[in-house]
Amino acid sequence: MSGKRTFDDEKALESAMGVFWKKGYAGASLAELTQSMGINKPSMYRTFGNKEALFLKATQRYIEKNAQPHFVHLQQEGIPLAQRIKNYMTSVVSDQCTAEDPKGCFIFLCQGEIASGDMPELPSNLLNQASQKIQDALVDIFTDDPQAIKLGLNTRAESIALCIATTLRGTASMARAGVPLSELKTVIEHSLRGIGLS
Amino acid sequence: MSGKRTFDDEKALESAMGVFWKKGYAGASLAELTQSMGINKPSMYRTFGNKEALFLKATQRYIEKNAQPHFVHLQQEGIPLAQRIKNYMTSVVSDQCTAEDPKGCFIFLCQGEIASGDMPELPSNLLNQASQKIQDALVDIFTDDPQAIKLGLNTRAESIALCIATTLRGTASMARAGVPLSELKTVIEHSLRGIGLS
DNA sequence: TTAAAGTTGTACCGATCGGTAACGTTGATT
DNA sequence: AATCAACGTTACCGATCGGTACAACTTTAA
Repeated sequence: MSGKRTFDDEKALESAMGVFWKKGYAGASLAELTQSMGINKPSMYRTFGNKEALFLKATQRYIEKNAQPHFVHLQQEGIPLAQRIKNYMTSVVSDQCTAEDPKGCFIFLCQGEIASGDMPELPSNLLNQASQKIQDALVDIFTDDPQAIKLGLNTRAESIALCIATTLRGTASMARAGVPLSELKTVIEHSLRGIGLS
Repeated sequence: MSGKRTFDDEKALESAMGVFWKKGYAGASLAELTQSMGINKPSMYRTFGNKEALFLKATQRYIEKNAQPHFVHLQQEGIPLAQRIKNYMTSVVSDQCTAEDPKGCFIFLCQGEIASGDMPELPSNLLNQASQKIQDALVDIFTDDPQAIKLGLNTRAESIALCIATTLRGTASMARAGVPLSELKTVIEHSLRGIGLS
């Protein structure tokens, strides 16, 4: 019945991530987490430490496997700036809408939980860093990209980055409320136009 | 020690609203709610029914006292359409940033909780209706307003309403994360530009 | 003066929360 | 073959969850 681990850590972590994505940090109970992971509580505590450590690892997994991959669209060679931004935003919003069950964005959702005061310090810092990294990546593009400089966008790179990040938070909220991708795509178009990229 | 009610229902409800605003529905405990309201549990249950009923009344109160008042900016006589929209959005975002403690938007925040499955049906419906009402008000403006028709915005009134609503959800999320009003005002400007209103 | 109605505070209910001790079992090491 | 570490299961811990029964007290009305 035992002796060697009978479950896959990575699969279990992915399942836990799904529960946190749906319920948030405080809202996800150990019972629901372990049931979704297919293991029992002692196994979870031995493998991951405790609820906070599990959430930290689930958050890191989300960042690496769900958030970071979108960044490649920003640096795609030989593609005009406007198209790169559009590809990035479309990629993000597609994921927000496609995510089978929870919908929305893990980072934005859980970051909203920080203000409640029930989120421990380490996860708070990680979530804040992650959302800041999204914005920083956009600032870098609009600061350094030759096309951005030619268009004069580099002089207000931070404003533009904030606009895009704000739009993506809005679409995450809309996606979680059930708005389909087709409608949110027009939001992206309007957002690009407001920046001066279409 | 008793005999006649020693607290103000309205004040108590406002306090409860503040707690729900900060913690969400499931995250707000009866202990914290009643402590903030300055009453004990039996008094709460006799006055408001139960947690769900209290949340319903707190939500209605938020809609009436915090959300609806912004609508007046949309129908202000003698003010150009673009300025009316800008006034409306600025008014909303100012509240999102000014709200002393929680920051963000009660409706958007709690509506995000519906997807977790822990929100009862009645509050879910009320929150969905409230957020829909915001969007409907915008659709009406862009459908009927003479200036909107002259600009041709009435042909895509729903898209534009969705853009504005999405932006306001984004700013609510940003405000809750600590972004100041001054920065979010530039987001409003870009959003208006994307619609074709500046 | 007295009974009824209404309010407050305390103390409690079963259920669930995050977390753990203890035990029997299994596989790898020596 | 013996040992030991890691595993899964059960059963439990104190604390807190939403919700309530009940007694003491105060007001109103009769």
